Amino acid sequence: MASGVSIYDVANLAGVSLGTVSRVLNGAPSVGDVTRQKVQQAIDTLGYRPSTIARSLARGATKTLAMLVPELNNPLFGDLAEGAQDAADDSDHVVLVYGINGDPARERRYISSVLDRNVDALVLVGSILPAAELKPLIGRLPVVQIGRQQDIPGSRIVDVDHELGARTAVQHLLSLGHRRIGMIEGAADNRAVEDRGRGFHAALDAAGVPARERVVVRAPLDEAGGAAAMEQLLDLDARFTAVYVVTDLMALGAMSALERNGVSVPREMSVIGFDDIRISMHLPVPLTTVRQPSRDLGAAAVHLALDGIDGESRILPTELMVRASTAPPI
Amino acid sequence: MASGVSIYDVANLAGVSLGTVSRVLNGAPSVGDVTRQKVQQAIDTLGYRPSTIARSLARGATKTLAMLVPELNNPLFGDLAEGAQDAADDSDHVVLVYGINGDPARERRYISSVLDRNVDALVLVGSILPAAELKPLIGRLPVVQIGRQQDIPGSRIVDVDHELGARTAVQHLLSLGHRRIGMIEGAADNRAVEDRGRGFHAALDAAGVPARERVVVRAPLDEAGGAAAMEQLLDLDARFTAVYVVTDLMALGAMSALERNGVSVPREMSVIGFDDIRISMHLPVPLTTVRQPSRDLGAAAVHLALDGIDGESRILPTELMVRASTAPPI
DNA sequence: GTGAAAGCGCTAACAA
DNA sequence: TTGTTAGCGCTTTCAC
Repeated sequence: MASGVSIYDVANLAGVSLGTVSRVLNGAPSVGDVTRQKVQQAIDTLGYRPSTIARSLARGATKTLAMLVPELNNPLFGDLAEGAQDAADDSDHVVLVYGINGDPARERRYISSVLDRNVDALVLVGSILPAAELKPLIGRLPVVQIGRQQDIPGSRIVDVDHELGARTAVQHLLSLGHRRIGMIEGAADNRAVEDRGRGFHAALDAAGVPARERVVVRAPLDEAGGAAAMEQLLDLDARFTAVYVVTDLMALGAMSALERNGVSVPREMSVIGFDDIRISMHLPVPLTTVRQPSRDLGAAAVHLALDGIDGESRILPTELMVRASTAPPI
Repeated sequence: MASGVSIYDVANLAGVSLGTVSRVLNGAPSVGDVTRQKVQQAIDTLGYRPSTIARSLARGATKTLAMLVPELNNPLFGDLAEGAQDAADDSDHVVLVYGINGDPARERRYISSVLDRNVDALVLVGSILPAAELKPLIGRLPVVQIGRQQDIPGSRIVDVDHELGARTAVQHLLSLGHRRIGMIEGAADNRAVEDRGRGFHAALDAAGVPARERVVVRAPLDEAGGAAAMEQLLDLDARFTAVYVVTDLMALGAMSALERNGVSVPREMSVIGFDDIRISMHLPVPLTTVRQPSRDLGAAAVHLALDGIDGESRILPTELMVRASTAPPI
């Protein structure tokens, strides 16, 4: 159906057998030069294109990976996806990207669907399914997680050291002279985000800042969550001079809450985020943040899926991006 | 391979023929109740799942759509993709989303790839290929464009009225009392964006604002483009009090340029955008903008692909979202 | 170096 | 209502 012409037509026109056409298609060495010519000729004149489907069925492999992300309209996951597609492209694979949108039923459905499609590997980003449901996948196909969200023995992992990144962020704040520091933490059941919270406390512990000088609030992982959390923090009247926010999107929300409350960034309040999504450097007050190499993470996931082994993991470095949203306290 | 068990095993266990199993799989009416029971039984105990690939090959249809977008890390396109996946999900289809990233070779490659995969339809968003390359697709499979980017007779179209939306935006500015208004236009070869420019002039013409009172600058369709354009505009010293920017992402850039230059929004300068991407309402100064119903556009594209006819088109309404970035001039 | 034929897992006539 | 048998378009032994 692809275009109506099949390998059979090519064989006919070239006056050879099916097998021979298949051989030149796959670059088999054992084909005579003249034969190869003839076949190629026929392929060109007919405009023949091999059917991926038939090929997949015959071969048992699809050269296709599936990638499940929380949401497609979040630039962070868009970057992961682009990195993955880029890398896949290089090795002649294709990656199917699906947005889960917080619906476990949907994630379940998508997983079934891609399994039925015989994808060669599965890349999970922040899965919201119980680990028990995911475990049976191991062994059937390579599963790589971006972020160590689930405990799945045998899954391959690509990640950054979130706790370390968080510590870097807080140390930056400390080095500017801040001491009373707030944190807007993530309310989701998300390991990466929890580590980012842990790092906050670790850095402050190391600096000898007592727990009572820390003001922490939890909120959903989006702009509105960040904004609401900032309002809460402000209501506490805790006189902190800087706030560390566990994702850039939440930091964006926090900054708008600050603006609404007439608190100037960074003069009266320093804000630091985590992720370095595409817009962060373009905000009215460019956001200081801990950069995750998102595209690289996506690419690494593909590499690990294709060439890695079960249980293998790869940790990529974060980088502190100092911009205008942080400054010494007044 | 899917899980090792094939329709053949089910037939065996149930003690029926291949065909019968296929029939219950496809819900054919002509199957005895007891037989159906037995087969279902066998399916369950074996954990059998039909192979999508084999099915596609046999049926000649894949229940799969492909969607090509400019970039995956742009929330606008993420929304389109989510809308599409949502709608596809409802009719048991699947949509493969690919990011082109401005590389025509890549778009070409992806198109070939999905054709070889026998997708049932193709959704194009802002294709950068010459129309001549796209035309041959019509007739082979349904092609729907989101945005009338290319002249492809027979392509199906989902869009908003960009010019009308632009006029709405400018009228809003006029109604606030602005008269000297700037525009940051898109430098890309993009029809939607051109219409957004046209609407600006139309609205001003209608209001009797002479052309010399309009100050217009062109820039790339991203944050940096918007920022650079705003700097240019400021250098012109044209004493305009409001600026209309053809995309929200560019408007974001423009706002940060304003901030950098100490120009306060909306007090000294009103800013209005177009798109209403997810972050716009969460910016420190929430952006007034013309909302495109992105998810609906994506969904409509899928519906048109599945149930539409060639040449059909569907125009969705825009909506003015008045927020804090616009105010009367001082 | 090349052809013949089986088989990948399924659907869809066609019979019975 | 059910079984049988061609295919779908390709790959891959196994001979020659």
